[in-house]
Amino acid sequence: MSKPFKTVWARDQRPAKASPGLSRDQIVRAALDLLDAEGIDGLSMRKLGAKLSAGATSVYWYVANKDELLELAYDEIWGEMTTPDPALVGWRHCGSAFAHSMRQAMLAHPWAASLIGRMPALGPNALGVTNRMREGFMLAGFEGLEVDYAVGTLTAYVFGMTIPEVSYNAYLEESQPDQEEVMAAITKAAAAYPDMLDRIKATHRLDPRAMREMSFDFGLSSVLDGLEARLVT
Amino acid sequence: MSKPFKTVWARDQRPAKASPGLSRDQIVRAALDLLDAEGIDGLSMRKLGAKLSAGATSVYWYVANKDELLELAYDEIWGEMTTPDPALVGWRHCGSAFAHSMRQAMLAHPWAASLIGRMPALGPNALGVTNRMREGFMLAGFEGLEVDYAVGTLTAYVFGMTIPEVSYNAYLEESQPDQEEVMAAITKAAAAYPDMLDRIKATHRLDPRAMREMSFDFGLSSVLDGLEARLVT
DNA sequence: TGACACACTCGTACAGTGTGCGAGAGGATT
DNA sequence: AATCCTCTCGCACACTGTACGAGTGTGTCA
Repeated sequence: MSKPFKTVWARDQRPAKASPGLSRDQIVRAALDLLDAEGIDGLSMRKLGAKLSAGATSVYWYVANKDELLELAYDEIWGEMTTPDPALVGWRHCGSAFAHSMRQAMLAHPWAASLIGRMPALGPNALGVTNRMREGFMLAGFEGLEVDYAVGTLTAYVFGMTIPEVSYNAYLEESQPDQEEVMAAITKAAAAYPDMLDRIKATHRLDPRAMREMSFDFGLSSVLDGLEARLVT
Repeated sequence: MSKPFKTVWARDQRPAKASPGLSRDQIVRAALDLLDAEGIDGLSMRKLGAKLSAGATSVYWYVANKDELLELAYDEIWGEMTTPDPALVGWRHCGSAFAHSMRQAMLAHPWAASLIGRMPALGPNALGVTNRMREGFMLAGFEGLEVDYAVGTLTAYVFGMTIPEVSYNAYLEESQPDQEEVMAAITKAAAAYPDMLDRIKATHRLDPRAMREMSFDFGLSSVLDGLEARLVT
């Protein structure tokens, strides 16, 4: 009845002879190239094989299935996040730096945003980042379960905020919609809520990039303040 | 160069003659059935056609493509969220009720969690909920852009927290993994972080359901406190 | 009554997907 | 020389979303 726990990180790697053609590293790099260039749908096993000048199914010797490959690629992105030592910079700065770098990583690799939260983050990079955050919150004064709750709250905020941003960017890029039409559609849909509509129209001319950043910082400050409030009791 | 803004809510519906066989409502209901029963991968146009005792491609008369159908189904889920009138219960209670009901809706319809944030929420139900939240935060004392920032912060937290929960549940259900093996895998992966590992092992025997709820409430209180802190200046 | 238009249905086809299987190549070991 | 292990890959299967166009039934107007 009970099946095995399937994740790359649980299996020990293939013996890894002296690179007879393909290798796991090489495959992951190629996959990252494809993902960055063409997005999550741009990665197919056939294309990957072609990029490596290999047969489509050769990859399956090094990786159990496509999901495992994605786990591997995903963890590379966690490696791009920066978590300064909280003992040096303080827990707030550490959390803030993590949040911003996580957002940046997702914006730089939109495909990773579609994996986050949906895929176990048990790779070495992900664990390292998580551990750093735990250190930070322990230093802040959290104890026991609350350390993990705090980490969870912060990361939940970051990618809850970032996922929609990334997919909106993706949408804008793939099908550049006519701005007039977008406004017309929104006007029609939200006709019943004039105040909301006013706000949307008012912000419509502002720089969307700066807007998003302000919005992110507003929420981030709130979350950090809220966590800090949990300490003073 | 610029393409049209594609969303169901921008198009006007089909004339809708007196139900000659199929109808959009009927289709959406059938789609919801399939989604609830088999998840996001369980919905294919062929299966949907079969469920309606119709040809696979007949649905395309009522709906431009699968994405539109999902938008329609998605908005139904927003209809399940409850947002009590903030004028009666106060903004904090309103936000809290929204957060809990959003989480419940996602847990009840896991497929919807995989759409959230990725799909424009411009349906009538989604807009209604958003508007209610805006009312709440305006009543709290937020002004201008900050109203929207506050709404964004709260919803980001909720689904940042809920998405991983839902996908972990889905994983548990589809492939009941051996608990011993899971722990073995985690032990191996996190061997370098003994403190983290201790925590995981310690919480391993607790009721996961209750744990998740506590974690959610911890973060929710933090976020609400953090937002409240933005007001007192 | 005949002609035309419209609303709708659906079979077929196309271009893709992940991956199981099994045959085979090439090098190392016995 | 025989055997084994590592690795490659062509083929096939069961799917996917959806474009296209032919066909059906009903309503309207001359």
